Amino acid sequence: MSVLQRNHLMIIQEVAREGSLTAAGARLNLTQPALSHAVRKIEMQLGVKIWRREGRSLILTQAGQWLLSLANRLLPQFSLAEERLEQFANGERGTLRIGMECHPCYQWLLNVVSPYLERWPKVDVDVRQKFQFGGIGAILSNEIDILVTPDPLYKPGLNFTPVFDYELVLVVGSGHRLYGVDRVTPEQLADETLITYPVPSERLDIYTQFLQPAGIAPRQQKQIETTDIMLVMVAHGRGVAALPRWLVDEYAPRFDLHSVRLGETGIAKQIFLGRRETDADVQYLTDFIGFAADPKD
Amino acid sequence: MSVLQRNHLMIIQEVAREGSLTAAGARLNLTQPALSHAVRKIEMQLGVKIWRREGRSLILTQAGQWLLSLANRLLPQFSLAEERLEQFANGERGTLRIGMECHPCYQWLLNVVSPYLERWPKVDVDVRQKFQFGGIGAILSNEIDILVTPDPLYKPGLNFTPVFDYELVLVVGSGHRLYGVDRVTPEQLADETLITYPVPSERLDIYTQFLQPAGIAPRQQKQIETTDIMLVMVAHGRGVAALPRWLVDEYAPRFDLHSVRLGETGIAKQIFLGRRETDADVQYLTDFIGFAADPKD
DNA sequence: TTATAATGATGAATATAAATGATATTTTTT
DNA sequence: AAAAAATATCATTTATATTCATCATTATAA
Repeated sequence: MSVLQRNHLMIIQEVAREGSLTAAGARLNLTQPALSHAVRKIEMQLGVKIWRREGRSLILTQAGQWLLSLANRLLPQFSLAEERLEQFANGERGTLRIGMECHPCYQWLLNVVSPYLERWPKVDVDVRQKFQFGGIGAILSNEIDILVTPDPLYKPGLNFTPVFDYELVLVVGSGHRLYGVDRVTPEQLADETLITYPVPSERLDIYTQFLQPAGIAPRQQKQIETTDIMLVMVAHGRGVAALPRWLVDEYAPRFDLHSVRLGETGIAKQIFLGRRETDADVQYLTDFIGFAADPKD
Repeated sequence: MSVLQRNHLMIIQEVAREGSLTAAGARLNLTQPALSHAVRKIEMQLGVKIWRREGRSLILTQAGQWLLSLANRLLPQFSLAEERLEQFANGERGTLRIGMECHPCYQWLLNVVSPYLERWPKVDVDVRQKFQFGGIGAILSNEIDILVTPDPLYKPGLNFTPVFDYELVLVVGSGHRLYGVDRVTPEQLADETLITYPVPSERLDIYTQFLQPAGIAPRQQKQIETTDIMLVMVAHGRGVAALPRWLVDEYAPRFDLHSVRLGETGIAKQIFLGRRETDADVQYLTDFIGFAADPKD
């Protein structure tokens, strides 16, 4: 079927470069008879004269010259491919597909990804946020490689690592009646407008861990995609929101915001990174978790 | 050394397309065990996981996907190369390098080359006119494939075919004193200005076969490269020239020229095409000589 | 020119790699 | 649970490459 092989191109190229079978053989780690046979067989199989023998030197025919230019074009691509494969093998190259099940973590993620990209110049990072069968489904079906989530679901084949703790607090703007207050009860939110990310309320801790146990619902709920806008809204008194304390602290100097503890003890949260156990030996993946657990900046 | 082979790419591509080893095997004319082995060996040699086994189907890993895109890029080039080689083998493709040792023949050559290019769409024609070691040297050293010459030099390894006969005549313009004359003697040219191509006089038949035998030299000699200009000069009475009769006939309607026989019997010439005997089986080359000997237009 | 060193060609022997058939194992379907 | 379909594995055969030893040819130097 297919007769033209990579070796053939290598032989054509090397013989042309060195001008002799013996020299070309040395470079290809072959003996001279091996090349002599190979050369004959190539011509036989391709059905074309590739070399003209003048004295004891081989000179390319037209077909041979054409093949040489082909070789010069294709062979570097093979070499490059092998380099790349080695990088894949060493876990130096790949795409790290991160799935996010934690909206405010986006901010935090950026701080981890930046130094990571420096460290792994050949690794690309891709962040995804929507999964048909949930984050766990996405990681099990190989849709993503790492899952950032506050809800580890211990399943065989999966592996979760806690990367940071934070407290979920209520954010209020400067003109708000709760501004300056230390802690808040569920009842105090009954008359508020609550701003949240656009996800079902059973995935929002402010509901599951604070309001619902007390049987309270806020007067109104607004859904906003991005954290920045959400905080601008809060700063201008259009509502209150539940966010990580570190996030509020980060924005406070710009927007004049205030954090209020939710209940007596506050709501403590933890973020986990999940990955497949089969990826245990993928360097760039393991290393990402290292970066996440212990940020370098 | 080099592990990534064309087969490997073919297997990766075919397995990805068919989704099963059995089906891919059928398309590659291999049995299923052969592929099963091959697949394992490829991964082993490359040192990278290329497929993930889910149930009994093989799914490409990142490295595998990368290899697949490589395969899609490189494999067509191999196929194309093999097509081209077949054309080389069948003598359908190549460059026909024609060497010219006969200035006025350029006109004639164009009439042969046009239909020839139609017939052999994949053959390129290249015409050369200057050779360091003469036309014979050029053809022997593979610098050209066909030599157009009035002087066949029978050498072992070379093969000459006469392609057309013509008479070398003297051309004069309408106001010239020889206009309308039937034949001319060498003595009658002693007072003329002779226009020739810029080559040594020993390569001009008007000298070697007409003037020198009679010990005559023209009053003046002018050298001009192109036939058109030469004839314009002749038409305007700036001199006379020795050219093939058919060439003069071709220009006569435009320039009002007259041909005069050189001597009693005229100078008969013949043009030959020379080629190497080793090229006897190169179809497109043999065919060119056919076209030249028996023009189709 | 002749001797000499270097190179290519050739054939038999060997080593390596690839493909096969039979069969076991796994996964999917019913 | 049984049947069907696919893959994996093994021993064997077949095909392909490589080498060694040797000869023939060609270039180089004496």
